[in-house]
Amino acid sequence: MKPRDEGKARDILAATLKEVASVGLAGLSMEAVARRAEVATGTVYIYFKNKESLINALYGATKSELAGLVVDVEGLPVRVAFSRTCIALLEYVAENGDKIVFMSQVANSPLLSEKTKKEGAVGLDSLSALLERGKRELLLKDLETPFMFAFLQAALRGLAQAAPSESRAERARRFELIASLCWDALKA
Amino acid sequence: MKPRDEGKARDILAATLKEVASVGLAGLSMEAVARRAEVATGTVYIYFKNKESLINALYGATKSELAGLVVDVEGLPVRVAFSRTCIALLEYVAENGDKIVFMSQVANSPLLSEKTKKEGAVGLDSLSALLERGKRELLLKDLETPFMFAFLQAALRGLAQAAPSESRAERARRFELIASLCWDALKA
Amino acid sequence: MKPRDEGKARDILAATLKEVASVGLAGLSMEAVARRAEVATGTVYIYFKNKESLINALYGATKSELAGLVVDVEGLPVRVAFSRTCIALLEYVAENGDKIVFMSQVANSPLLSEKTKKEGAVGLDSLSALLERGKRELLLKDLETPFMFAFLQAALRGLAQAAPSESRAERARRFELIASLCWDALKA
Amino acid sequence: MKPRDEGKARDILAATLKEVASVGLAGLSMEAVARRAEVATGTVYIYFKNKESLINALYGATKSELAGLVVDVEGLPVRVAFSRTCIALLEYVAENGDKIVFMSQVANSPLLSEKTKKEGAVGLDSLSALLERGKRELLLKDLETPFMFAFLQAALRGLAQAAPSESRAERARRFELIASLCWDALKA
DNA sequence: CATGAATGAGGCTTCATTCAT
DNA sequence: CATGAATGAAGCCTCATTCAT
Repeated sequence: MKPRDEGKARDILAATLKEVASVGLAGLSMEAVARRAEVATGTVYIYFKNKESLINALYGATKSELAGLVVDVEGLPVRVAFSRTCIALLEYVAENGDKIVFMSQVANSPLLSEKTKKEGAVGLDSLSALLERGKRELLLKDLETPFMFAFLQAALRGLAQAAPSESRAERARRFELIASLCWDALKA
Repeated sequence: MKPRDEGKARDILAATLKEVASVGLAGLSMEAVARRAEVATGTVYIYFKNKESLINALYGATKSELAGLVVDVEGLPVRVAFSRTCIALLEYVAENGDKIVFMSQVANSPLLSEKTKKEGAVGLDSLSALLERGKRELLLKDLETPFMFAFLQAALRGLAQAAPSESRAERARRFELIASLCWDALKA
Repeated sequence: MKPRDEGKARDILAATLKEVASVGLAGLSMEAVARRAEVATGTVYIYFKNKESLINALYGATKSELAGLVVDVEGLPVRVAFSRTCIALLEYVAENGDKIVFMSQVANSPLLSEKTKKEGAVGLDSLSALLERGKRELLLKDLETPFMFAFLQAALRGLAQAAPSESRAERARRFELIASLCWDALKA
Repeated sequence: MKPRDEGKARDILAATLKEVASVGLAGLSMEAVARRAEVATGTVYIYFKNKESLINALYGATKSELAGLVVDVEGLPVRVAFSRTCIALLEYVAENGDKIVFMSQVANSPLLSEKTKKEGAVGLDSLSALLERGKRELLLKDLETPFMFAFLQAALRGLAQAAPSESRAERARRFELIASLCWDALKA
């Protein structure tokens, strides 16, 4: 008996990501996914019930990854935690452009079940916690947290795209800039 | 290929928009567009060469609409023009959710020709002009314009979504808030 | 505009019949049906929503045809009407072997919706009427009508198959024989 | 290809029967058979070469079973032997509805090899013998034996289906009735 | 022998596009 | 111009069969 190779599931998810990046969600075909993952068409259906399932699984996995990037060590000053989180997120977004494209394509698509959409949102509450700490310490404007949250998400997503020629150092400086720009927007 | 009945072309574009909003770009079918526009399938092909054409036409039209919203009357102080533009954009985004969904769905899709993508970008240079005026007057941070541009676009798009229960007045206040938040982010 | 050609629907039904006769219900493919009907695959779906629909439509049409064969002229003696009906049914069964094969294949298949099964049964009540008249006139055994009905259906279906070499006259004689055999079975 | 564990082969045949009863021959899948038999997919292929093999084996086994039901003790009067055989067959059909459904589904399917079809027919000659004895003793009509045979088969198959609410006693009476009805049909 | 993951051909169905009316 | 029936390629998914363990 050949045991179910969980590496294969990852291969398929990775292939899906690349496919969406290259042909868009609208152009995604299970056959292309299989081909890119170097498995037979039917194999995809061993690991994922159907196309919708595959999309949702990838969405969920990516959301979780994002949630892991937030920095909120209690001992750290808000300003520092905030800045580090921004930079971590920017780095992630910059280095995982495919995932971001995928997320934004999927977000407004009926292929994403309501259930998955809900679950995902939960993941990021440590960022909420950080923002609330900032408000309590009167460092941040007294705005509703989800509102600030949305602002950050939008700003970071939009700004991460690097000029492809940019050097490591340039990029680091740019990210610092963005982080302070976001801080300026939200600070009291 | 833009025959007499210009109203029918508009109907078809409008139908396309609603379809994408309801089933996503991935689920868009010419038949559904035709049905929603209350014309025969073949009729769509009289006004638009093919599916790609239809998508590109809608994309172009929407981009143009957006460009028309920027306020940069020479005589107006930067701060005021900036604020008014932000609010105009927010209002547009809030009231044309379908169009925004459409734009973001289409942006990463191979259905959108490179040519159309380029053209679209041109539209918004009066906003660039405004930002540059701000920098010259030392009111804004000395950042690259496309960078500021990206920031604004992302922030506004992400923040426009209203809580559906929100009153007219509440929304107006919220939009003022966002505008000043953006100003804080960019101001020197 | 090309009007919907109802002859085409008949062609498709006929093709379905022949396919089931030649490869069985289990081997029936929509592609083969289309090929035999000399239309494109997609065309079948203009006239029938899907495979199940096609099967059900054919089942319904055939049931109706069968119902039309029953002879029960009020003025006719029961014995005569009975005999004529038997012979008409036998002739039909003999000459429409494909349809009978189809009906029996479909009868125990989940492809046949309960709704269609019900409807079909209604069609044959003129035969029920005839049998009940026979009972009232004390010519037939006092058995429940559905029971007699089932008996006839089974006997006729099983007996119609001709030896392929049989002449017209031989067949006529054989059918008379079967009819009287059935009468013997049911007569008081 | 009939290895040690004969019980497993029987399990698989039984599972096949139930599957056909529940989803029809058209819907039969080897995977479902394996699941119902509680073995792995591959195991089915140890006991049966392929799907066709499995079907044919089940068909053959069932035909043999049927042949074993005929009663023709030389010393018994024809009328009694006939009646007992009818009742035995009816009971079998009533209690093995699944098998009957299976036989009729399979009979017109290309999955059944011609070879198997032939073999099966041989099995029932003790019934033929009984009928011929009846004709020699001038108790039965002088009809061709295969003809009478077909009549009986059809009538019994069609009539066995019990009303599900029927009591043991009611059913026994009904079967007596059918047997005498068949006798009336065939008697001289 | 037994397992069930893997394969890929093939079936059902949809849909962009064409064309006869 | 408008229509919608017709086409057939292509996509999703199933399933008979094989094979590594």
